[in-house]
Amino acid sequence: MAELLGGWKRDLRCAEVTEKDIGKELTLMGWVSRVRNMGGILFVWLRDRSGLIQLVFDQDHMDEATYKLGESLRGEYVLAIKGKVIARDTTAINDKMATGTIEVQVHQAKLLNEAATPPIYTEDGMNDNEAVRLKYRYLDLRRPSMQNMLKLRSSTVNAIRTHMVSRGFVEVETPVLTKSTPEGARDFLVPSRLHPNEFYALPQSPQIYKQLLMLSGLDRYFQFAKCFRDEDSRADRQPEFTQLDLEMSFVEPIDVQTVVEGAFHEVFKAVKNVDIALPLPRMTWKEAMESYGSDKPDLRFGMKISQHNDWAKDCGFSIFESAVTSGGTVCAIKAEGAAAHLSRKEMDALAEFAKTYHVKGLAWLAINEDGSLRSSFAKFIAEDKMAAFLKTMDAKPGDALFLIADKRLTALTAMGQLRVRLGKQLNLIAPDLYKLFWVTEFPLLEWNEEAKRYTAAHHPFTMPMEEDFHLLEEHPEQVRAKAYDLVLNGVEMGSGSIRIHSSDLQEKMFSLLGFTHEEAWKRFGFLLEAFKYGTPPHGGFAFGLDRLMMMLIGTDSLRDVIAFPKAQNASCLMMDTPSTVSEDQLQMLHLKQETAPDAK
RNA sequence: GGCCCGGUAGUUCAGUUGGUUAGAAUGCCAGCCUGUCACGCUGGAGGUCGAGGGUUCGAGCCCCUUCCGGGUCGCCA
Repeated sequence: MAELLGGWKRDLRCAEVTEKDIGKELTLMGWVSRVRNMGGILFVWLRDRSGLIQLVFDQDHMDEATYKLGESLRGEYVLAIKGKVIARDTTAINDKMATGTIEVQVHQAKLLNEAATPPIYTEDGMNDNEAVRLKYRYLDLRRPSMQNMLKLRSSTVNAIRTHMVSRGFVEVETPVLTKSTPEGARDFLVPSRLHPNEFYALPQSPQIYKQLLMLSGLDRYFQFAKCFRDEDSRADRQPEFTQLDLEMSFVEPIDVQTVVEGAFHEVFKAVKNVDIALPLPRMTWKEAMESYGSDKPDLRFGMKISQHNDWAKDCGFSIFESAVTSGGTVCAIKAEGAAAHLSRKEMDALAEFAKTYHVKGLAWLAINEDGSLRSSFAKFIAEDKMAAFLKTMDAKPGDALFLIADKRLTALTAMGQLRVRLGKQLNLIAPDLYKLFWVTEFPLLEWNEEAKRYTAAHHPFTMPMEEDFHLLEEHPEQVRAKAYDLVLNGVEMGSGSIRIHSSDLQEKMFSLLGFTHEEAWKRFGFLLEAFKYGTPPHGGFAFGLDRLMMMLIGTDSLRDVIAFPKAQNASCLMMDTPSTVSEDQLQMLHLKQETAPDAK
């Protein structure tokens, strides 16, 4: 029987009551977390977003009806009480509770609402299946950890916004109903009612708008932008997500990076009380790929990749030799210490893992404590050759070596993945370490084998490095871009670039990407047209707020940092979206022919 | 589109070689208990073993199909 507030007004949130309030009469409201009925006296934990406080229902301090109400309380009932804050007896202090030294002697109570027995726990530490949690997300969000996450997310956004505004940035909202563009991810489309057979697209990013804002003379823009990509999900990839998007005029990469670093510094200071040393370190894309097999290396541990083509070209093992002669590489990493104890089965599992990244195999070698070798490939290699290799690797008893021979980038990438897996498996990653740095000088273009043409590695508006202009015609694949990624603990936090601001260069870029002059104008004409009217040099950046929250919270799943996330297949288990719509709606959107009255 | 893991009480899980009436914990309901704090004690209810088909004297367990959840490769400028 739900009661009305009836003039009652809440004084404080539950855990905002402190020892300073002892002796005061307070009105409190919240959800019943637990009831302990001792048969004559009741203890009730009342909860809200601030935390818990213990209420005492004692017959000596209330009328019979109020006590009866207390006895009827169940989990998640919504309760209002008036009572007196009292100190707990020294023997009754709960030091696991923030408000454990006090409690509230209840005098009056109102049951504001009853609650059905919840299908999931609203407490932390009780595990529920994630699908059930997502279906009842509104209850899942009652967990203290989820409430903390939402509060942390809010203060993170606040810290970033304050930083951006203080640096002279203007916040501008750009449209969500926008234009589908080729290149990039698959678009979510929105059919138009007023324009039969025409569609809006939801933005993958506000890229073009923010460049146009520079042209408009806004100088410094930012926005917390909702972005949408209709691609398959991962633990760290949702179909809709939030980016801090920014763009600046009259700048070089260092200017953009300084602003972004500053924002990260502010956030880590405000949220984690961690001081990130600025300026951040920088690493070229080439070095990242060669030393770590990744354009987003995890620098929290070592285990650098080395290449051994000179040694491998006549090592006697035909697989290694042919990899070298066919222009590939033989690369290796060394896992120090306990790695030699990995069992045959574990080695096989690592090999299977490596193969998912399209290499033909993984060669491994473990040095036992007595110096003897256990290996998948040593038998193919002469003793002195093997000794030379072990010396190069500075391998000691207890170490394990892993080798991959394949096409260069394929081998390095697979090795990079293996490195990260070993880092986790062998516990090489120190907790509470934040390795934040820039990866620079990305390639401008990537060869797309399927389409038989170059595609933009970053996006088609990225400025090539001046030093490489002369390569544009003859060796476009060697051209480096003024593009940079921000990487934190092996996760790409965001990326940015200086943009092309002349229509000549932009048209050239489109032609490198395989568009004819006519196609380029048809698809990006409004942009090429706009560029004619005095575009300043400009560049920017965007980073994923959700991924940043993942790092701050310390979780591997984006679903843990988004209030209402989508499941893996992009559905919402709570609202059951996407869903079918009525025939009328489809007809109005011209997605379905009206059924002729006589057609049956 | 491919590969891998999972689905048994409201919830989290166990379930042996295919064999009697499918178990535990927790939650829920009832009773007892005046200082608990994950209170305790006693009792009780609660199951289409994701769904469909097959093999078998007999299927939670084996086979096929399918649905749902998770991870991942491709994909993600």
